[in-house]
Formats: sequence, C-alpha cells, structure tokens
Amino acid sequence: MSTVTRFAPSPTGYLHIGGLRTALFSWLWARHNDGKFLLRIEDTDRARNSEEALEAIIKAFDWVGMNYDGDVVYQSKRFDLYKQYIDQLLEEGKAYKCYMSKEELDALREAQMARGERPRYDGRYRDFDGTPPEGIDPVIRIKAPKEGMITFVDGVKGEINIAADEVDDFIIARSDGTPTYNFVVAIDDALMGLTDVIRGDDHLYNTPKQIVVYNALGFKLPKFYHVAMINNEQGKKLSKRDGATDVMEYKAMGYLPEALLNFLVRLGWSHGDQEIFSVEEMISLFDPKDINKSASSYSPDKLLWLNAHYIKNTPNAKLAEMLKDFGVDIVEHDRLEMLLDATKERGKTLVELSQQINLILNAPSEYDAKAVKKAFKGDAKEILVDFIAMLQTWEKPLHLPSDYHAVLEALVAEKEIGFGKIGMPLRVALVGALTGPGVDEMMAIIGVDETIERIERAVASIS
RNA sequence: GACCCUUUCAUCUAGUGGCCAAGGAUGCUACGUUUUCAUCGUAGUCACAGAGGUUCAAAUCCUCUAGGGGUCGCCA
Repeated sequence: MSTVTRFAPSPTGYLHIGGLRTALFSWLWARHNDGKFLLRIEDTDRARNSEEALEAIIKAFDWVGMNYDGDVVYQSKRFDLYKQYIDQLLEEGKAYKCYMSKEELDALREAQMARGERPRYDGRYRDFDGTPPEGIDPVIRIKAPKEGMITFVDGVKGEINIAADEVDDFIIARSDGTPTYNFVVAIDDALMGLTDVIRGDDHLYNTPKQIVVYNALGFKLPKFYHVAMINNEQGKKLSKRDGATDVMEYKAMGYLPEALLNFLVRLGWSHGDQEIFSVEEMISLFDPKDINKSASSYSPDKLLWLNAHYIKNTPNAKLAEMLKDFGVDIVEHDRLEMLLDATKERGKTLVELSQQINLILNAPSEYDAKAVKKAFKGDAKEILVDFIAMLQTWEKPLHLPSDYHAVLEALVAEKEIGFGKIGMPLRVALVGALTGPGVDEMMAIIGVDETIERIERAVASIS
C-alpha cells in the first residue's frame, strides 16, 4: 500500500513556520515513498475566508517548492457526507442525542474541577429513553468506551495509553447539526486513505477521541506520528512576539527557501551528523522514525548560517533574479559574475547582499567618519592624486581585477610604500567605508572612469 | 487541579548497556589566511536535570523527585 500523508490546516490566513515543518515532514515522507501528499482545509465551524487562507498556503508551498497531490478538500463542503455517518451511528446506537444545556454543562465542569477531577461529560443521556426536555436542540454525542485503555503506538513517542474514562462521550454534531473537528478528521483521514498522519503533538490528546470514531465506523487506523512543538528561545510557545512566524516573512527578510527547509528539517529530525541537506537528500533520507521526541527551541543563528551557506552556493544568475525583489536589478549588468562573486560571501541574507551590491554600484554619498579619520590622513591625498594620474596614463587595458592590481603594485613600488597606504584611502574613496570586497575587484566592477571620478571626489573632500 | 508527553553543551542534535573521561553543527573566544571586512582553516569553550536502584559495566534499563510543554469547548 502506498503512503498517503496530508497537511490539514485550519484557515488562519497564513502558513506558520511550525505548520510548514509538519507539512514538510509529511511531504517528505510521501515523496520518499512515491506516495501522495494531500491538502485539506479544516473549516467546519464556518466557511471563514478559506479560499484566502488556501491561497496563502499555496503561495508559501510554491516558494519553498512543495506541492500537493489531487484536489484540495474543504471540510465545509462535505457536510452531507458527515451527516450520513452521524445518522448511521445514531441508527446503530453508537451515538445519541444529548439535551443538556450549556449552562448545565458549565455547572458540571465547575463541580468536577472543584473536586479535583478532570472535567468531562457524565453520560447522563447515554441511555436516555424518556421524554426529551422541551425547547432544546440536542447535540449528538458518540459513545466512547467506559472502561479499559485506549492504546495506540505513536511513531514518534512510542506506546500511548490513555484510560478510557478520560475520554468522554464527546460531541460529534452541534445543536445546529454541524459536525465537529474530531469527528470529521477521523472520517476524512480514513476516506482519503491516509496511511500516515504526521501532526503536532498538541493533537496527541485528540488521537484517542479520533480512535473512538474510527472504531465506531469500522475504519482502519493509520499510523500516527506526533511531532513535538517548536518553542522560542526561552522554551515557550512560539508566537508573533518572537519574530517571524509567517513563512512568507522569511522570504521578505531575504532567506532562501532551501535554507529555511534545511533549517526546519533539522529541527526535531536528524540523520546522524549531517547538517546540510538538499531537498533531494531530504526526500531520500527522511524517515519519521528519526523524529525527535522532545520539543526544540527556535534559534535564528543557525538559520542565518544556513542561509549564508546557500547564498554562497547559489549560481549568480539565480541570485540576480531573486535580488530583483530586493530593489537590485543587476540581471543585465555586464560585470554580474564579478559583482556577485565579490559580494555573496558577505551577505547572510538577500537583504544584506543587496546592501553590499548597492555599496559598490552607487558612489558613496558620505564617508564613514571613523574610516575618514583612519584613512584620509598624512599623505593620503597626495597618494590618491598620484594614483589617478597613473590610472589615466596606464597603457595596458584595465578590465580584470588583476589589471588594477598591477597599477597598484606599480604605485607602491614607485612610492616605496605599503599596500595599506593606498589601500585604505582608496577603499574609503570607493565605498565610503573600510570594509568590503577587494579594491581591485571593486574597481574592475565599476570601471576606470567611475573609479577616477570617485577618487577625485574623495580628494576634493580632503581638506 | 487532573491527564498525557518530555528532559544530553547557550542552541540544534549523535548516542538504543561496554567503542563515551560523551561525537558533530551553530554561537562565542583565540590564532592563521586576507592590503580591509567577510569567507575559509586550525584550536579552545560548553552538556548526560537530581536522587536512589538493577548490572562486572548506565547517558542508555527501573523507581521516585524536580523542571518544561500540551490537553481538559456545541474551536480547530
């Protein structure tokens, strides 16, 4: 039987980073087994902006290169189907109508809490055959086993045992007739042919409830894998306060999708000591048995490191294309290769990379004060003037960094000075700061005319 | 409060009774390379939550304690 996994978000408007990880695990496992990865929208409560939410999810999937099989399933469009199963259970006596009011329910819960018990429905209408109270639309409850254990083997956590009396006769249909989450999830997972359900471990307690449904309907159980949560650096639940939780924010911050995937796949999963995984490797190596039991903390340092790694290893043409989104269009630049080779090791994100590029491409509008103090002193002005003269009278072609290097060498030889004497002021003249790529490279990128212009401007600024 | 899950360096993790005086990666600190910065290289830093057992031998098995997380809805 081929593997079928799914991602089943409720429509919240954007794809959460933790959601992406469980989706990734499911997707990898499906692809690993040449199976199917399905998408379902859990919108039973109301058809709240489901289309919009789906769009956001697909957008994020597209960005990271994930895809799903078949049609998207909307639970809100399957109410008739669920209704049939509710009727079936009612007929078979496996479910029943409960006429308890919300007020009564609240009172019951309160009393149980006061006694130090876990709040649950007491089953008072389970075997009710009297006259139902007037004026109350009943809910439908399923008959959960009253004794024994509900046991299942979780692929991540191992055997899970929950006493049956911890699971009450929960509601499968509201008083308005609409079905509830745990009921429809079990039905859909079964009907959609799920073999492996990989989800967050906040669903761990839902699993016994869903098993009750599976059993009542005679469905075969899939394998369950409950993946521990991603916490923030303080070990608390990840929230918007902790920075980006929306996957698409990572795109805006200049992260590469392969870096984000690589980061997420290593959060709660490992393959020996390996850190770098291409998507192909993830697919071939992923196995849910290697998923970690414990929660992990989100720490951005490693993501940054991975991003730097992937930027360094991305072809320049592709980088140039991506940089368009960051206000840098160098696709047509005739020194594209040189420019990116010089800068890609200096930017950990596309945002930083674009800044690096702008620094070279645009003449400095101001000079860093500290740099000026350090570089524009002594005979710096004179040396720069001499350098201009040399560039202007240089007879060999000036194209490659090595060509410019030859000029510099000639200068330091003639003047009997160290490289730093010309290097520092030249660097400040070119980009206004004391950091950045080699001056040879920068001059080759901007060309001799622009180089001379920038130096002249610097010379003029030195009093 | 009840129930469930969980606990190896600051962080992500390797580890399934002897190969572990615990390995890798990130971070951090040095040093080297570089005319600068970055990259890169080398080295250093740092952990088995605690207490009892079982065993010739425990990070690994058992018990308890403590910490963290989750769940207790006519939400999903």
